[in-house]
Amino acid sequence: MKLEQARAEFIESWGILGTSWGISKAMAQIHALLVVSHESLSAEDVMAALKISRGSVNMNIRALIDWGIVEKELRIGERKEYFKAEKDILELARLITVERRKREIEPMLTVLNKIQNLDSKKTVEEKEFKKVTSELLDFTKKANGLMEKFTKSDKNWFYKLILRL
Amino acid sequence: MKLEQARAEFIESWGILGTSWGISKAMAQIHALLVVSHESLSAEDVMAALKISRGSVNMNIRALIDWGIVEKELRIGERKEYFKAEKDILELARLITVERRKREIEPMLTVLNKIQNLDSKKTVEEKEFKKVTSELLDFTKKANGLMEKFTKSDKNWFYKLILRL
DNA sequence: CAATTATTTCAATAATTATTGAAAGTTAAT
DNA sequence: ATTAACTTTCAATAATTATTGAAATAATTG
Repeated sequence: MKLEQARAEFIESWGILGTSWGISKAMAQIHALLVVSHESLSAEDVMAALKISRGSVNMNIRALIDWGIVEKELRIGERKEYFKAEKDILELARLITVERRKREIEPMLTVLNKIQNLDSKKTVEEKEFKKVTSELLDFTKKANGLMEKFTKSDKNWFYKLILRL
Repeated sequence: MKLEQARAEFIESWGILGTSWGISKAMAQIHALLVVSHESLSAEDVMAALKISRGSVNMNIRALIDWGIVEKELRIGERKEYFKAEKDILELARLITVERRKREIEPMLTVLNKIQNLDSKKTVEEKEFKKVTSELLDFTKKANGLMEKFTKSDKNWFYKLILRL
């Protein structure tokens, strides 16, 4: 298989995977492109490689920077900005976990906690509702703890964990 | 807090969470409704409770059944079909993990494996591309293994794991 | 088997989300 | 201070995805 083809397949499937995780195709593809690029790329490079507009490249790269998985690189003597992605997969997983925990787990915990104020003394419905939601709260807390552990531990924690199982 | 309000908040936030996981709002809300409902509901009940059309209820419930997290319930002496959701949160997590592994991890593994056929003897680009993708393959395999373990193990494996950490 | 009741389908439509591109903004060199 | 090089913004537009609702299909009953 040739490099260009392999690269194209990777970018394509990373894009598809992105969309089923609530990430736009362009964002996921830009990220994939940066991950597999040996050198950092300018906005123009990304536009040319993926055939997307300047605006979209700019917005999506900013989002990726916001997620902490892409960085600007300034080259001395050059005005243009270049971008590069985190290439260490474990570190990438860590950064993504940090973000998703913040954006998804925390709001869910807030709602579940709030819901626990339901006065469930009376009906069967109330009791069952409380039972289900408090189980979910418990599970969410545990998942949250696990994610926190993963994001705060040393680089090889995940692999060590795998080995232990 | 009152039951109706708590229930509405839960359904709402479950819906929002769903959309950031690539699941449609209606689908996630129907699921949430079934999870917090004491009794199983008919299509009509769901339509009335969430104000969505018959067609959408039908399609989304079928998708939920397809995911294995909602079941039909036939009541003797009644023509109508009733639906109920899996309420055990661990079991729910297990079923969702099974599906996502099948739909997302496996296609990714296929592509990453295929890409490994790249002949990376020559350029730096080829070598680096291979390095990144093979690391990703390795990570994905390990995550896949972990998910498989989770979905195949006994009910308390997850909690036992948490305790051990 | 005709009437009734419920379910499914799917083309049309609505809603949402992503992308474009031209204009405004910024920065740095001359 | 003007120009040139590049970046950012955002209203308009396109693309995608979800939802509707009416009609077709299927199932049940008298």
